[in-house]
Formats: sequence, structure tokens, C-alpha cells
Amino acid sequence: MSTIELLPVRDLAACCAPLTRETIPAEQATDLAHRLKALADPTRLRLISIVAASDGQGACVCDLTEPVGLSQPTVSHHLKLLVDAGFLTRSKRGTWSYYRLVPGSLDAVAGLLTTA
Amino acid sequence: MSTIELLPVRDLAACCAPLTRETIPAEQATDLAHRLKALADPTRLRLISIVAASDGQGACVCDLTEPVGLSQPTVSHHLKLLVDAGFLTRSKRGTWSYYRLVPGSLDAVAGLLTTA
DNA sequence: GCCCTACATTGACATTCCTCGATGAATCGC
DNA sequence: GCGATTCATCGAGGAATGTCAATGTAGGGC
Repeated sequence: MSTIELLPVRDLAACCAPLTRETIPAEQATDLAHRLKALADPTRLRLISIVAASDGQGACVCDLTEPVGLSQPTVSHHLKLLVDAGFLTRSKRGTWSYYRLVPGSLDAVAGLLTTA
Repeated sequence: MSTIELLPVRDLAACCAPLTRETIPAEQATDLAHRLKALADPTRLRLISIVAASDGQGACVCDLTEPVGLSQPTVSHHLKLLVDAGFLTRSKRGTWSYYRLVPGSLDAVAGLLTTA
């Protein structure tokens, strides 16, 4: 999961036909694979889930490290991956970092997988 | 991606609420992460895409190795992962193996990611 | 200024993953 | 039976990933 320039998620949904409509070009496959790789980890799925639940103010790292049972650096690492992939945003207030779900980001990926 | 017992895909959709509805339990997160990991590779996305396009009779390995530009053992390996994850089925006819998309399997995963 | 809190980054290690060449298994045609 | 074809499996090498302890950075309170 090397750091790669990814388009905003909404461009994904805008530009690309679903996987099963037509053969996906190599470049789009690479981009989508990166998004999916960011999601394809139990810890990151739980982080997204918790962040989504505590929406409004957002969730800080201190709220997240205990539920997932991992060290703070590890949690920060996962959060960074999710931010880079476009699923979360980070906003700093004082010493705290608040993470929020990017609206529509998950739906954009889901839309590319949907058959109908 | 060690071989793990996964429920049929339809049970995924049947049993589980979307990621953002409520905090996902660790066990479900592991299961979903396995499915996503199976999808999170450019080559496998393209394989799925090609197989889905050539539906009806299905696609054999010989049809797939050239478009993705990888060796036959590698393609067989990826196909096995996709079968194990429940996205493809394999049926042998003579010397050929025909791969087909499992209807609804992608939609089941997509449904778990959808916000609405 | 100084310490404490909250978080990010670095470096290291073990594990997993992707890929290939080589080999094995099964089928078809002769 | 024998060779050729199609595909799966095995073993290995290199790259990427998940995790942690240690360290760095920055803000808040005294």
C-alpha cells in the first residue's frame, strides 16, 4: 500500500462503470484495488464503524485505541491509511485529532461492485 | 489470506447490518475483511471483470492469462482465492475449467458498505 | 519556562502476499 | 498406450503489511 496519488472518491463513482458492466481498465483496477486494500483489514473496518457511529463531533484517537485493543501508534497508522484512501478526514482541535467519515466514500466503492 | 471457513456470501448480507449502522463485531469484521482482501488486487478485479463479461458459458483459464499478462500458475492462484472467497465458481468440462461469477456475491459485499 | 497530555513518525521484526518455474494430475486424440 | 493440452499444486524468492517500542512534535496548564 505504497502512497499513491488517488483521485477523490467521488471521481471514482463519476468516471467508472461498475466492475461487471465492462472489462475494467488496468489503471482503474489499480485504483479500486487500493481503496479496497484500505478497507480489507478487520481493525480498519472496526475503526470506520466506530467513527461512523460517533458522528457529529467525530472520534479522537483516544476513543479508538481501547475498543480495537491495539497500541496507539498502530491505530494512528491505520487511521492514516484510511485518510489517504479517502474514507476519513482528520481535523485537529488543540491536542486532539478528530476523525470523521467522508460522506459517500463507502457508497462510491460499493457502487462499483454492484451488479444491478 | 490463510484459508478460513467462510459462510456463503448470502449469509453475509442476511445476518449483518451495514458497517455504518452499528459498530461491527470483531468476528464479522474479520469475515468481511477476508472478502475484501480477495477483491483488493488489480489482477483479481480484472479477472472478475472479464469473467463477468464472458458470462453464459463462463471463461476458461486460457482465456484469462493473456489479458492480465501473468503466468498461468499465477492466474490459477488468483482464481482459487476468488473461488474460496465465494465470488467465483469453477466447473470442469473435459480438460477445461470454466469460471463463472456467483450471482449476488459482489452485491452482498457492496450492501455491507452502503451507507443509505 | 516546564511538564504533561495527545498524537504522529521512525525503525525494526514477523508474517503474509504476489509471482514465477518446475512438477503433478487429468483428459483428449491418435 | 503415448504424446499433447489444460489446469492445479508445490517450493522459493522478493515485496508489502501489521504490529510494537521508542522517539519526535505540538498544544495546554501551571
